[in-house]
Amino acid sequence: MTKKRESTGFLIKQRAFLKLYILTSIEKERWYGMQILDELKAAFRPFGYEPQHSEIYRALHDLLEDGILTRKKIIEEGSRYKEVAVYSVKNKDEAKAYKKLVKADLDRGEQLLRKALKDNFS
Amino acid sequence: MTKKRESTGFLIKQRAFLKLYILTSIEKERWYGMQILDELKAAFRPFGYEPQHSEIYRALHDLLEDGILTRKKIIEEGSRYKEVAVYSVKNKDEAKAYKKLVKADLDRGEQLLRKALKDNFS
DNA sequence: GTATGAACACACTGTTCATAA
DNA sequence: TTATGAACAGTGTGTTCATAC
Repeated sequence: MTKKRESTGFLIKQRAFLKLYILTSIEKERWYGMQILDELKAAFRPFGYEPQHSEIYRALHDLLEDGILTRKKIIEEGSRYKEVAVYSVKNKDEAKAYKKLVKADLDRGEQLLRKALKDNFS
Repeated sequence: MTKKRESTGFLIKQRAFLKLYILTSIEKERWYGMQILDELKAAFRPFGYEPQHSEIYRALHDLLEDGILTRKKIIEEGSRYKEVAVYSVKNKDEAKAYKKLVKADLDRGEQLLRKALKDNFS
């Protein structure tokens, strides 16, 4: 019954990490890919991490396939440029369940890194 | 002058993580692959992470290529089974420099995970 | 130029196979 | 069996290309 496992045992995958952020963004307001990308790039630049646009889209498509999000193509009035793909949460329960899963992996990863710092630098 | 980059911007790679642990193990006493593997497996099992033997060997070989470790093949008296490859630190300065580099990546990763927990669960 | 997406290519790592004692 | 290693295979992700405004 397990779908694709999100964790290989070591640290969380970038994909899952981004899916989590995307879910949180979309829960707040209706957003589309580029917008989220710019947000995240800005947020993580100070940490030396800059997600690529293709990863964002792959994450978005994953969430579609998972049945967690739905997509509508819309001609935004404000934005001068054509169609954007606007996402919203389709299945709140699944979204919540997924986030819970990712949280566990984040917690685990934090412990792993902490342990490594302790074991090797003290 | 930068060799293969150890970090792709996101979290630290398993390889670098293991190389760090290997260096620390070898600094303490003369050890060989399987021994380190068993150690690490035991240490990380509670965290749901179990490194594979091939990754350990790859990490060891990397450290050889980096010029940080040297290897001698030895017939251990105690161990009933033939040759083992025993490693020791060849270049202490490079070892130190490498560990410093990895530490930075661990710190960064911890911040990233912390931020994700904060941003998405609070 | 902005926005979305797919294709391609490579890097990372897990699984399997090989060899030796 | 223990130990080391290489080969193979799958997956994840960065880079590039394609399309539409």
